[in-house]
Amino acid sequence: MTSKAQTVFPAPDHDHGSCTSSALAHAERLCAARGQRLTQMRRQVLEALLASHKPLGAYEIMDRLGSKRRPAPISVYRALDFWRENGLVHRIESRNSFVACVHSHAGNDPIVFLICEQCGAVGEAPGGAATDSLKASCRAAGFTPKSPVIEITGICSHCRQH
Amino acid sequence: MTSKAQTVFPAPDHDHGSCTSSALAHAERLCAARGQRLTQMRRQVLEALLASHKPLGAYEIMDRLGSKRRPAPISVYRALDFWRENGLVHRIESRNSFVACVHSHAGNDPIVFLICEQCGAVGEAPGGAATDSLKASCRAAGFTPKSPVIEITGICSHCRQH
DNA sequence: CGGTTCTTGCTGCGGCGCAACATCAAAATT
DNA sequence: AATTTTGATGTTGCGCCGCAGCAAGAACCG
Repeated sequence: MTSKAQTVFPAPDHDHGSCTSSALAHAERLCAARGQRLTQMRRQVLEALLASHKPLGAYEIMDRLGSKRRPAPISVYRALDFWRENGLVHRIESRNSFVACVHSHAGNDPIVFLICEQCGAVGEAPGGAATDSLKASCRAAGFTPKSPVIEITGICSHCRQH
Repeated sequence: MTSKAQTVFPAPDHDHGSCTSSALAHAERLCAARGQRLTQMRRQVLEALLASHKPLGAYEIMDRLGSKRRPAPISVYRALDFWRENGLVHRIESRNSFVACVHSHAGNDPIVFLICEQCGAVGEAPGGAATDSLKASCRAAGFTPKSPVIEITGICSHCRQH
């Protein structure tokens, strides 16, 4: 254990504030660099995801946008689309939910999601060698791959040690 | 190409009748062996999936159960659960849909779904070497995997050659 | 300032997925 | 054969998911 494990699954007692604010800073830089607007709505949606550190459904996010009155679902979806296009949020297909992403991913490399059945946390592991063998499988089938989605359910390190 | 490719993506002009009936025969044998009932409902749901050879949503399946009156969604879901538990139907997470499966999978080995964006067909490729490297990634993260879901979107061999 | 572009709000809708309960049929038991 | 037990289906109802289409407002640009 587990500097590696720590990277993939943040310890339950890690410094949440700093990891959130650094992610937000990253988002700000990225928007500035790409000339995109970091609006109130978008910021709040991202903050909600960062604060939970777990996948949230769109409607769950709605409920957590503390301020003012509850926005319409569509607003949340649009903000989520925005972040997904910019690579800061990923969709967990098998859960119909979304997670904030901290890493910077190389291009369209596949991302491996490790989803803990117990605590619901989601870690992102490097695709690494799996990428190559998957590409090989695709080639053998005459298939031209686009974006692979790899989601693995199981038990994370923190839940495992009770 | 392409005996291999043929296996993964059935050619558009393959003998559909025989592949359907052999899959049904397999289902019958399996139910008999396990002492489970192959009811009308279950048979019809499986037939609908086999006939389409593409992933279908639960409500789409409902509409294709020709006979009698349209069953309730829950009935279809129950039949789908039944087949999934028995390994004859898989759920495509990224599509909220289901496909009939012909292969026999070894235990809980991962299955790689190749989903064609154009024609909607779904092929199943062997996980092969990717399995090992994914397991390695899990181990490195202190994660105990259960059932990996791998879904890759792209263009299948038949659509590629126009 | 006026026009373009981007973002958000509003209304509405259809698919998805299942819980809870009642009913009915098949299988097992006496 | 009658009864009990088990399993499958039907019925009702509900909440979440995801977005289309349109209108209104805010930010940017010449």
